[in-house]
Amino acid sequence: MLHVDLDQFIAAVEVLRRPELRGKPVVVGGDGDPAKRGVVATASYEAREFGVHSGLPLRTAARRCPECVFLPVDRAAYEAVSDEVMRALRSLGAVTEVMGWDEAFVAVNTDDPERFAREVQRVIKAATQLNSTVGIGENRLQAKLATGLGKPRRDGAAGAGPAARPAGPVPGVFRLTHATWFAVLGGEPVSALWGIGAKTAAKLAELGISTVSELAAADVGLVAARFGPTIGPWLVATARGLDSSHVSGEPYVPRSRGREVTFQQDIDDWDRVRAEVAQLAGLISEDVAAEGRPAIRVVVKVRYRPFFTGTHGVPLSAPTADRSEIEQAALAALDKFPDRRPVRLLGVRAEFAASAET
DNA sequence: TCTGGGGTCCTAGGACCC
DNA sequence: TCTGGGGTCCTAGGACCC
Repeated sequence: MLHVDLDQFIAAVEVLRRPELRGKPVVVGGDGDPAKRGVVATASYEAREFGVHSGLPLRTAARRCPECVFLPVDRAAYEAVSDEVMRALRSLGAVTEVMGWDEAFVAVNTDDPERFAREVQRVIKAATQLNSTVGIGENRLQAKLATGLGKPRRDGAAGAGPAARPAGPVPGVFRLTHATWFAVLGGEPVSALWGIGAKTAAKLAELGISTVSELAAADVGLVAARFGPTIGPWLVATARGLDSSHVSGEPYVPRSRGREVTFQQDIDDWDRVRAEVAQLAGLISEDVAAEGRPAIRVVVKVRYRPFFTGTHGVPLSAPTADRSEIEQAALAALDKFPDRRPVRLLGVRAEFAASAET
């Protein structure tokens, strides 16, 4: 299995249409104004040297890197390029599962996966001029983690950072197998694994488990007692490099569609809060109509000052894409919030019926 | 100098039924 | 007069990912 991930995708797309930005520290996030509320979506490798990275507040990024070029997020542009990338990938004829704008899994039967990986990189580059990294594994988990290990530390200008990784024979391609799993990852913190974040890592640490090897060797019953009968065994299997999930070429069917806004100034007038929710609900009803499947439930999210978030939902009496019904349901969900404190963010999400068709 | 926006999946607990 | 054990469905929240 292969995992394909484009290098600094969003920043690279911006550089493509503004070549004068090449080689400069570029930061994409929010509406491009680093004085406003927002976070970094992507930082170019040059910007990363200033300590700017995804998720960093834009204001902090501007302080760390005053000379960075700040650009607004342009979803439509990234979607268009992403479509080209995925079309190029699919042209290779293998089962392809898109995982986001800049990522996909590819399942292929071949004696020479490295050669296939180079072919993947070649068709993507030919179609879009973009560079990508390819991970190879015996399952999706291994392929996904291999990609991270194959990433360039700096952009491919010279290709050779100071003695980078145990880089494979092919630059931008890295392979993991059951045989090499522990040698490469055994000593890494559990948070290096896909699906284990800071919270889970902290809970594992309470059990005396910090590294991949320790988690792999842990008592499954003990971990399950802490994390539940599904996640517990999954955690241990993941640490062992095991993953039985398959790559699906089926078209993506969304479970929900939502929109949310963070306001530049917190709103304390609840008449305005209601009006904003109604407006979001209107947009969502258009998204639902465009999806061509009715919604069955509407969920409203409220983030209060300073940063406490709650959600409340309301089922629709019947599946619908009707604007006023969705709006009414959103307002009913909003009414479930007892607090009338100042609001930082509002969100509305419509859920679709679990699709039983195929 | 605080902490985006778009999602998915799992869990815990309450309601309700037999 | 105080109390069982299943099971299912729903909701809110947690955690994670891109």
